[in-house]
Amino acid sequence: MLERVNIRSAVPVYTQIENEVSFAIASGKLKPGDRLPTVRELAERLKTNPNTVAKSFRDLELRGYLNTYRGRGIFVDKNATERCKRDCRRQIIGRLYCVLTEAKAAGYVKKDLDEMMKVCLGAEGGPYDELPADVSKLADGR
Amino acid sequence: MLERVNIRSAVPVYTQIENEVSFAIASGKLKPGDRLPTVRELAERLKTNPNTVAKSFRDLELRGYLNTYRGRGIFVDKNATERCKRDCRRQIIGRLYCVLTEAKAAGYVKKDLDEMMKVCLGAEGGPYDELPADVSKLADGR
Amino acid sequence: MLERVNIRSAVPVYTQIENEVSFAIASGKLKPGDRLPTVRELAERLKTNPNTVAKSFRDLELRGYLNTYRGRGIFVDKNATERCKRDCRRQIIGRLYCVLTEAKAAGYVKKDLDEMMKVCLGAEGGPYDELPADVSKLADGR
Amino acid sequence: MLERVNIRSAVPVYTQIENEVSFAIASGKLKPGDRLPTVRELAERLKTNPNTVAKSFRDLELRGYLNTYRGRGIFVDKNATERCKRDCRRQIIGRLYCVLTEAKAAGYVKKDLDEMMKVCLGAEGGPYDELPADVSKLADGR
DNA sequence: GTGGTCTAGACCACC
DNA sequence: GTGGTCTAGACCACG
Repeated sequence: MLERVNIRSAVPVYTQIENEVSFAIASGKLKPGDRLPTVRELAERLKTNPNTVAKSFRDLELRGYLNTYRGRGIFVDKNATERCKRDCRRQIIGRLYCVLTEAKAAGYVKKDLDEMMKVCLGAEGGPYDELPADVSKLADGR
Repeated sequence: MLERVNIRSAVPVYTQIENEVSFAIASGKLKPGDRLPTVRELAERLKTNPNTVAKSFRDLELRGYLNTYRGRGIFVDKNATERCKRDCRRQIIGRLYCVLTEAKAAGYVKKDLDEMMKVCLGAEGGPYDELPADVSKLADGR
Repeated sequence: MLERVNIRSAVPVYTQIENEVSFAIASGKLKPGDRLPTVRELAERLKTNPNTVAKSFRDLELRGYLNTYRGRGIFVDKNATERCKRDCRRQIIGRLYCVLTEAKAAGYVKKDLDEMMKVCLGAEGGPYDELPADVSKLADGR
Repeated sequence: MLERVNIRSAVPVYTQIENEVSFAIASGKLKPGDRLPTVRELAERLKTNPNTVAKSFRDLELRGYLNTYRGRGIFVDKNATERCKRDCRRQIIGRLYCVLTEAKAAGYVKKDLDEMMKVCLGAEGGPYDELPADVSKLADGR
């Protein structure tokens, strides 16, 4: 987690970081009270600009997931887990809805969508025949 | 089709136009040999700038879906339908895969995803409780 | 000769027609005094706009290759062959020079160019492995 | 390299820029990882509009030669050299083939073509007697 | 300060 | 009347 960032993706780096952190909170990998890496440390690890990391943390604080304690560090908020879970679900449903709506516009019907979904869920770890070489350029994790 | 464009969306206008046209081709609403509206006419209809429409058409020509015949207009390529169908499927699968992968990262399992998908497919025409007010800001059909 | 025109080429239709006629004159297929097809007839044969054919003939007349005799038709000028030969040579050399100059800019040396030229000359009638599927889009017979 | 652009040429400015860049990549003057001048800087140097430069760079990115890193600049793609070399060769052969084919249509035989080629290759730096005054109007390096 | 997007409007080539 | 090219300049997202 937070090991790397895809600098070539269409998704802004700061958004990628925000997503990774909120998914980690929603899934319980990051628990209330946990301390996050420092901005500098994370920036170095991700080979990115400290300003970018700082912006991600600032946004997450605004969303109420993180709290900054000056001089001590940044911590996961006490009530983050539930709120984060709810927000993530909302976000995922929203994006699923968009993809499926466009798919319908392209003429696909429910049966096709079920089949495509199966294809995606089946592709457990790796790339799949029908996936573009560079999936990252498609990602729109906004 | 091609009746309006969402100027407030995060998705560039030219991308929205490109998507609408390719979906129309994939679904058969636009057939090989069909003539598209003129750049100026479409620009007026969508209340957008002719250059923006022109850029969409140029891009679609580069993708091989359209052909320009100087002084006469822009037409759907003879082989567009099959290629467009294949590309659309590829694109949809790619984006589905991204959403589902992130959902897994957020701790959701197959059962959850099936349920969320059902929610989305059920939301036939309109907005859904769990959908953000401005869905368009989430979509970025790239 | 003058059997068809490539409407998908980047070269304007009227230029294609002008080229075909001048090459025919230079090579002797069209001789001084020969009568050309009428504008209407040629337009129908080439499935193009009569205005386009008319413009080609007008241009060729300006270049001194053709003469119009009202009510009788359009004829190859008495001195066209020599002048046309000279002009064609000039044009071909000019375009060869352009291609070769750019090739040098791309890092190719004389030996490479000789080899490529051999490849092209060897490809007598048909398409060649290294030729793009639609050569016509490259043509720049201006 | 990239010092000037011929605004009077029939070749669109953005095409001239694209050609210069791809030739530089093919010949190794621009290497993978190299950073290109900024859009604004190049626009100023060439006395052209930033949008025009931007279009060239966008096109080259679509062709896979360049990558844009937001806020940092535009860089030569890791695998650009080989792909660019291959594409350039293809393009040059295509255009050579076109010129030579038309030359044959004008009645020239292999011997003539060899001689003309020699003329062109011999005209090392400057204009040649048989070259039109404004060569640029002939070139259309598409 | 980087590039991306869009607008507005001029001019040109082609049919 | 069709699209193509270019200019000028505003505004935004990103790092």
